[in-house]
Amino acid sequence: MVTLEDVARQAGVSLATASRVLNGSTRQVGATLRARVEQAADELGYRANVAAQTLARGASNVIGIVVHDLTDPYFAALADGAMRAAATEGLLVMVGTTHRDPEQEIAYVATLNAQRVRAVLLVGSRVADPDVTRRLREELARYQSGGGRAACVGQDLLGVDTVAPANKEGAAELARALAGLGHTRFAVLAGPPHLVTAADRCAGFAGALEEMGLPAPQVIHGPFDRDGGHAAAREVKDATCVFAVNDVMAVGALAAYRERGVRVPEDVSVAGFDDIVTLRDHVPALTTVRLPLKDMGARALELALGEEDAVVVEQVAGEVVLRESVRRPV
Amino acid sequence: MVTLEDVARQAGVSLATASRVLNGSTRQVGATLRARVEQAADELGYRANVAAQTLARGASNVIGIVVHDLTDPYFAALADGAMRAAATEGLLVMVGTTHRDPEQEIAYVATLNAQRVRAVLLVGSRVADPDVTRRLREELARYQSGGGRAACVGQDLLGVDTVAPANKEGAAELARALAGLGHTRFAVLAGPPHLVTAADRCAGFAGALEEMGLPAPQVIHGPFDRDGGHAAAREVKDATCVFAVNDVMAVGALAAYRERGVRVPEDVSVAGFDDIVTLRDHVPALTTVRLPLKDMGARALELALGEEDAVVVEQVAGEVVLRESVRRPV
DNA sequence: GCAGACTTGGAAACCGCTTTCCGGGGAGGT
DNA sequence: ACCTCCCCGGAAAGCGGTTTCCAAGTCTGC
Repeated sequence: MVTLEDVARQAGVSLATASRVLNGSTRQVGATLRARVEQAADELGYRANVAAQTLARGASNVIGIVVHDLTDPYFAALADGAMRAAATEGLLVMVGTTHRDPEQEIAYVATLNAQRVRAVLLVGSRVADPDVTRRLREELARYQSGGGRAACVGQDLLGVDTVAPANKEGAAELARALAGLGHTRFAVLAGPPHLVTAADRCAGFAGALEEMGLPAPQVIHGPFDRDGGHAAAREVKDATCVFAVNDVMAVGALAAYRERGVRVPEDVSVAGFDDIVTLRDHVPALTTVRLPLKDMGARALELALGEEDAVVVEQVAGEVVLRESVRRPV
Repeated sequence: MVTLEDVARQAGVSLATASRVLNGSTRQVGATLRARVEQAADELGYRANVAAQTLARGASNVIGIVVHDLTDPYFAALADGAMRAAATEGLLVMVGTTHRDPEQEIAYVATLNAQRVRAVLLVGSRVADPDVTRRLREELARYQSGGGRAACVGQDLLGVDTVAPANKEGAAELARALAGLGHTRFAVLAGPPHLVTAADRCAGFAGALEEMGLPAPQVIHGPFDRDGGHAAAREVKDATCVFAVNDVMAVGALAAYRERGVRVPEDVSVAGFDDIVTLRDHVPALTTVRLPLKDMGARALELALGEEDAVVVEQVAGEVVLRESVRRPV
């Protein structure tokens, strides 16, 4: 491997000069030497050793993003937004996937801390487990006490900058829209009870129904993914409208209905949450609550990198999008 | 930030001993001192500085993956496969997205080289541009000459270990299957001409038709994404069967037909390529060629990490999956 | 033509950790 | 008892850069 020293020797200058020429410094270097160094570096194919730079400078140019599952388009969109923002700042990205294991999430924060990354982004719903939350907070605090920056997309549970989708409000608005169509008997495919995002959406939906004086929905728990929606849909008793707490579950539910010959929206209405782009061509088109996922990812990075001392929590509103998967009940 | 030295001092041992206890070494440390060091590290909340370790050890534990677009489920699946494999090896992953800019790809290889990552994975179709290919090869060679390992998913153009989907053969087999249904007039939504993956699939398909003595398909070029498929579908003249060179384009085409009131498969058959999982609930279900994307990603990492000196190219066969988006022509 | 302010190049300390090389002490063999 | 041999702890030399501190010019203004 070619080192700076090799370059300096070849150019006949000192290490200091070579460093100043090649790896950005406030100090100027004369044109002659500068040219000599650049030529030498080019001839030798020099590539700076970032580990050494990080060590010497005490700061790296990489950020870490922790998501649950990259193949879930929800996380992919969020991660993509954050990565684009990172790229414009000249930052590299390390991505970790937890596959929904909170322990993994904690472990990743420790690892990213060891990497001395500039910032870490925790993307995805928190779980309602005080012990896990406490340990994650501890690990984050340790990271931050060493100068690390952190932000989170999801719930404001960690004491760090947060981009928080308005899950409750979005779900409530959706409930009002669906009730407005004339539905009165609802079911909620609610996902796992301990997932805060799922719980919030379910609660927001049910709360709005209650406010409107409508009967409480049938709540069916299950996994937060396509198969979870598929399975849960089969347990729906006699609702005219089914709300799945995210789009992929809704798609699973639609598949389940299709298999059973139940027509959507003629026989039952189905709505989701998130407005996943990949699903926009689904038939029937999914009624949902749109979240600006890419922007949220980018915003989270901004917050993490921001100089603010105060912890800022940014609510992001969702927008109800009515599409053909719902209609007024017959 | 707590350093090893702090820990060593607190435990009353030397730096060497603390290092041996905390950061894996072949050498043993006595139980007493070991316990003292561990306690000190725990009390102080020590986290090793990976940059320093990387520098001292001369080897890092991160790998780099370069993909075109994480929000494309094709790349997400590939990346996920590679990341899972990396996790089992205890490796961290840096992900870079090029958004289909070949220059970005080259730049990423340089950057990952600077990071001295253990291996880099180039995921995605090569472009048929000799200049770009040459420069990418140069950058890769430079990286490898410094001990770096590399592998690629796509075409064998870079002189590195490669996992190569059998695009031509898969498309040919698909063509034979569709012809077997009785179709004779085909169109190919062929993607960009310079994208090798797209070109191979198109060529494989057309080649098989020719072998069977069928008329050449109408070939329509355009972007490699959903909107590209959507736009291209509108230019199809009078085919009974349309082959989109990937699934997301096929979905775009299906959407275009739906908008125009053309029924699939009654009026026209549509097939794609890749068998993207996220689309499995699409209506009508998409006929396609299944590629084991996750396995391919994992395999690419294995190849990169493998000790073999010889460059190995592994063909991965696709499997034709007939679903309801095609049927015999009327 | 000279004092003083600016530039510019280089020597060397340092970033935090790994690992080689030594040395001291205990165990085992005779 | 004596001598190896082995085990384990510590000192110190890097790993490849960055940056501070000096010293030697180079320019200015008078």
